[in-house]
Amino acid sequence: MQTTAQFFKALSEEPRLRILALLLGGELCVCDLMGVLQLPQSTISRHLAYLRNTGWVKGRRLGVWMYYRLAEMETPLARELVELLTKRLIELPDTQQDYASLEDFRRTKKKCA
Amino acid sequence: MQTTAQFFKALSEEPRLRILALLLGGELCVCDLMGVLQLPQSTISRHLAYLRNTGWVKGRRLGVWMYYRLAEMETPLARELVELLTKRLIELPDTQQDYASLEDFRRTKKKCA
DNA sequence: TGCTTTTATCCGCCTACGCGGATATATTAA
DNA sequence: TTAATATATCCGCGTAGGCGGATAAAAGCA
Repeated sequence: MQTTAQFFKALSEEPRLRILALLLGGELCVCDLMGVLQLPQSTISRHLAYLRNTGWVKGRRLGVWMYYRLAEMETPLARELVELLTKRLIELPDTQQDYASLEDFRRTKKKCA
Repeated sequence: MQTTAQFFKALSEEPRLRILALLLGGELCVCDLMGVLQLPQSTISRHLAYLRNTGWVKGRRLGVWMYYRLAEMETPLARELVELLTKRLIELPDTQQDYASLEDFRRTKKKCA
């Protein structure tokens, strides 16, 4: 139960919820997230560490870049919650906005991949 | 999005998650919750206030007692989350334990109802 | 009108964790 | 080996919110 509460706590801060919403769409590197969220790199990395420690995401290194993606969920509750977020979180205007920013960022970015 | 994060934050503390799990089974008064959670009355009331303020529960007064129940959820995300919790939270051992305690408490309680 | 019961709120204390600049580490290229 | 880039971690600071005892408010009863 403590574990379950901890699991939900990961969703309880706006930057983390936005990061997760973006990762529902697939793997992203830290600089992609910086480009979209417009937050300092240390802030992004800190939230990613939190999500890693609570079992929400996994990172893999590709050269200089760290790519993050959703982890495979361990429990039915977690798996169905991801389904739910995929269906309902993504339709929120704020999320749509972030996805649009991601498109923009990817089209115009010079460095970072 | 801020709102959504706030909504999840309600689930991010163990006592609140236990209270919600119990309320999924129907209306309860504060003293029922005290009987099950074995926490000081001020702690229970504080968490109930938090759940009230974040739109999770509603209370109604019946004489001296306040009965709390889940509120009607406003968004699809919230409604489906409640469905999910009803299915998956209730099957957790800790929740089962709390439901058993509730049974016991109700069978043996002298006052408080 | 008190007295009791139930619940809500107040209070001071304390920890978790948010923030973002500064620094350390890892990897690659020159 | 030095430099550049991407990321992680460290640091000090500030606030939200946890805790539970004490007190206040609401309701019913004698």
